[in-house]
Amino acid sequence: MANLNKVMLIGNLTRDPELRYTPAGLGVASFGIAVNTPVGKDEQGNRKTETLFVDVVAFGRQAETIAEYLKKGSLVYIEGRLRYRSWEDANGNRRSKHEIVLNNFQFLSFKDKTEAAQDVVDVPAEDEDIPF
Amino acid sequence: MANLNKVMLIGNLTRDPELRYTPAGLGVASFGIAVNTPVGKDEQGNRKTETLFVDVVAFGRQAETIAEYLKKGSLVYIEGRLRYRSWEDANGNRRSKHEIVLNNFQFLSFKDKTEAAQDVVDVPAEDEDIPF
Amino acid sequence: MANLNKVMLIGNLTRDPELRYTPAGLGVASFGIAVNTPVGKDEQGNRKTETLFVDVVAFGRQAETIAEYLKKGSLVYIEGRLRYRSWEDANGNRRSKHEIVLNNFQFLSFKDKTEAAQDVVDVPAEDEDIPF
Amino acid sequence: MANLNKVMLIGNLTRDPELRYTPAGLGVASFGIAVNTPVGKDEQGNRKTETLFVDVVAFGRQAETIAEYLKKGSLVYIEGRLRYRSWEDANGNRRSKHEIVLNNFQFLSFKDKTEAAQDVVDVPAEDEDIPF
DNA sequence: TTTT
DNA sequence: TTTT
Repeated sequence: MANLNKVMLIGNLTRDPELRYTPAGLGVASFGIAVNTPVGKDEQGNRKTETLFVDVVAFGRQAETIAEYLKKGSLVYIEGRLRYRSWEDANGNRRSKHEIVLNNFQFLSFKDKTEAAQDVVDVPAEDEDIPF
Repeated sequence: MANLNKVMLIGNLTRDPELRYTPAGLGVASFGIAVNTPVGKDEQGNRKTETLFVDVVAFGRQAETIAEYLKKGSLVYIEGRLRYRSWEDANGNRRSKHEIVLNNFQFLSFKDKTEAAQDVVDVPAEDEDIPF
Repeated sequence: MANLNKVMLIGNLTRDPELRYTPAGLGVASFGIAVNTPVGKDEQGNRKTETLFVDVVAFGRQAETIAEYLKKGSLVYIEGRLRYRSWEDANGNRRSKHEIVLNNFQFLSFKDKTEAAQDVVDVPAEDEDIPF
Repeated sequence: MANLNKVMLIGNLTRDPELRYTPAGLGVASFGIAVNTPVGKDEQGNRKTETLFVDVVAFGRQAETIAEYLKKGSLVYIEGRLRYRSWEDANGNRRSKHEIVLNNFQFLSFKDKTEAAQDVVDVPAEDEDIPF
């Protein structure tokens, strides 16, 4: 049965990516992004903007590339799937959240603007084979 | 500046749509959907499935069509944007959630399977006002 | 039955948009866009780029807005469906082509860079008639 | 710079996939798909359908899986990028065409309906690393 | 918890 | 709070 789950965003990192490793040595990068959408005008005719904040998680080589080249404020294109996780926190409270599991991305700005940096990073993301 | 925010899902309604109206008479439909994604296998080789639960909100004529023709269990294609809302609840607690604001949709199953029903409903969604 | 047909592109106009009207008074804008994609490296390690050229057709208010604000070279985000048309040309030859029928777009650059221009044009596209 | 080129289709194969191999041993599968889109009604109120025909090319393991499990008529979800190629044919005529370069796909019907078949094939497509 |  |  069809089970499409696709999210595509362009936005700015709200914090520096955080890179950690699983016991098995798989890189996991987490960061937040903010996506601004114009949503018409209010009664006074002022433009309104809606801002989406959402967390993104990336794995493997993509995680490492992101940690190396992106930082708070970077503009990025993100493609992935929306995930919903629920868990019990330290106080025994039921918690849950939505986040994006990254499949593909594209840098739209860089930590620093040198061409050298760009040379290194805009290689196609290849580690699509991470199964989660 | 680019501000892409696009979500595409195929899933089943987790509850009947709820239709209400704004003071200005605009229809607003809310429902939940569940999207199942195969995510590889566990250690024993059993297939694993991840299920996304997310709420969807639709407006205007789309809201009314959805309330009329979809119900719990219906399979539907959803296109929209991801939105993050935060508010203060009745107890003064800060709350927030992610949800989908619907732009387009397509019925993939129907309340009942008569062709008549299909005849009525697969009219192009509201925003496809281009006549061809 | 599901019948998804969705195309999303970011590229530059290859020529000024051409605006004409149907007998019924509906605006129709045509233009071409070029989309560059990095596709790895050649044997000498030089980066390779693949360029997609494709025609786009827009209707109604979107056609008029595009004709007014976009020109050759403009960077634009395009969303629509892929269409395949075949016809007989003046010499009786069977001809056919693929093109994009526009649903939504977003200016990523402007005819001139004044804020005033931007003020006018980044109104939501025609089919986003839901006010929030 | 942003260079989005994304196509998502659901349609039926118009012919059996053809599998060949490059000198380097890379599998290449070609097939056509037809995508039906409802496009409103004609003057007599009859529903109109537009059919997109487009060729798709897949590489590597995906090519082999497609050749094994899909055939003429199969329903499939296709994700990839639009490509435009031009070449000179045997008669020295300039020719060109648009086609989809596959990135991801999902079977929506099968050569035969046994669960066993489904068991084999709905593994996530992993060979995303083919650079063209 | 938030970016431009 | 959850669908197939």
